Amino acid sequence: MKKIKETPSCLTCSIAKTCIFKTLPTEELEKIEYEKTVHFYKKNSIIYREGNRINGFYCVNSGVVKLYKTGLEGREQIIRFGKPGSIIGYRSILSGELACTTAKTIEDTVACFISGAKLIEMVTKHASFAMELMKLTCKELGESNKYILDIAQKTVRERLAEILILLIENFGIDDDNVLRILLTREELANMVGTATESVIRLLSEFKADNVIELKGRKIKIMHLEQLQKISNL
Amino acid sequence: MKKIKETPSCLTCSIAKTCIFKTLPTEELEKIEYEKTVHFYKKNSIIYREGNRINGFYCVNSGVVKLYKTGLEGREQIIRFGKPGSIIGYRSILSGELACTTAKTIEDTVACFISGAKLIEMVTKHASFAMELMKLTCKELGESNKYILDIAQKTVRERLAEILILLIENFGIDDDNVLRILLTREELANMVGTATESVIRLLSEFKADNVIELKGRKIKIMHLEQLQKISNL
DNA sequence: AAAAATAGCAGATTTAAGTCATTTTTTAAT
DNA sequence: ATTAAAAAATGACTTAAATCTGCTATTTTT
Repeated sequence: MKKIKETPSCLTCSIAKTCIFKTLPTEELEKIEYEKTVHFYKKNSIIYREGNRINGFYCVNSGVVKLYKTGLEGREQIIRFGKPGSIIGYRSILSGELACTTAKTIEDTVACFISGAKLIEMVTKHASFAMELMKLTCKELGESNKYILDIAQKTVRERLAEILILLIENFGIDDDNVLRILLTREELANMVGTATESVIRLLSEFKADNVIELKGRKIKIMHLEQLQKISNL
Repeated sequence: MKKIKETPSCLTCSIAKTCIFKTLPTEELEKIEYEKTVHFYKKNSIIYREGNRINGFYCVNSGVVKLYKTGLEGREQIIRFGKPGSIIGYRSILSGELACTTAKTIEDTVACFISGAKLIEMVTKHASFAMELMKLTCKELGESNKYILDIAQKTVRERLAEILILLIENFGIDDDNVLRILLTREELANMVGTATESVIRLLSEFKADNVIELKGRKIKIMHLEQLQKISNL
């Protein structure tokens, strides 16, 4: 099942309700369409690195990107994911800082690059866009703050259950209740903020308790309410 | 040393360079001046609670406010502080969510309340204000993400040292190198995300190593570079 | 200034979770 | 399909940090 590399159009792409550009008038979208550059990334490619000065942001068209910070011993801490419709790298543009995360694809990904100047122009020209962008940022901030509480006060077991729930909310499950994203145990550990071995052990426990089923990287959700109970949400 | 309760003026107050209103034209400031309501809070007063729907935000004029989330067993996790010039409660206005933290004064505090409608009006009317607000939000987001990494990967010892450094950067030290904010050990623990006893023990260790000196809640910084070394920053 | 309440401190014990080492399984590449 | 490489699983051991307890010193309130 090979996919053809097709340049996405802003006009069709922006139909998605989740997209930040939804309030922009068509003529503005056409300008973006003209100005943007489309990039094709293979799995495990780095889009930008923590500490880079990036002069624009990316809108993910297809694929999945993990955004992570790197700790002292090189251990990754995954902050969030970018999926189709997400924008990434915008924070550093707006704050005037360097990128605070590394963006790495975990699937083949297509992302459109739009310059920081254009972003600022859109914020300035279209108040509704500015509002949408703020809403997005403030939601992210709320999520980050929530996670600070969790990581500070919850057990690894509770956090792992919560992360699984967040992944379900974010990526969904298929007809067979299998999570629609494949992550390594290490990546899960890097989200939870724990050791890979701990994730492996806990997933096995969840499986033993019939909360989930495991087949390679596929995680099948057997009892969501049980997961919620464990997560102490 | 009693202070007279004096209604602050936006025009003098906004002189501070850190203030979000710095780019607004005088006539807009005058309107805010007219519309705002000034509130006087005693120490340990709650301005708003996590989960509240607040229909405006507060600009701290004097005093200090701690913003915290409450965990399962009622343990507080301090997310940040509001000090003169800071705005608090704006996140939930912009994201359209409920307040994600509780705001409680830790000193007698004066704060000005401005309606959410006014905030949105300012964002819509003044692009430069929108940019400033985004910059602020994005900086906060960067800080929160940084703290997720720290709390996930650093030891309590490292985090405590880092928190002390952050407090120095935020509140400064006086001529005698004493930190210009007084926090209980419990509040420090609620920032670090650890048990009060651990903070007590570690502060004692820092003192034994001549990094700091303690007198009640006063923390005197003896060797900042040593603290930085411990924090692994 | 005295009393009551709260905060700070230290030792002993427990425990959750990390680390290390080894084997088995899965995934990716030729 | 076969092999190589990476990831997953499991067991043994270690350790950082939490909890519990009792005691002392500071704040705060009256």
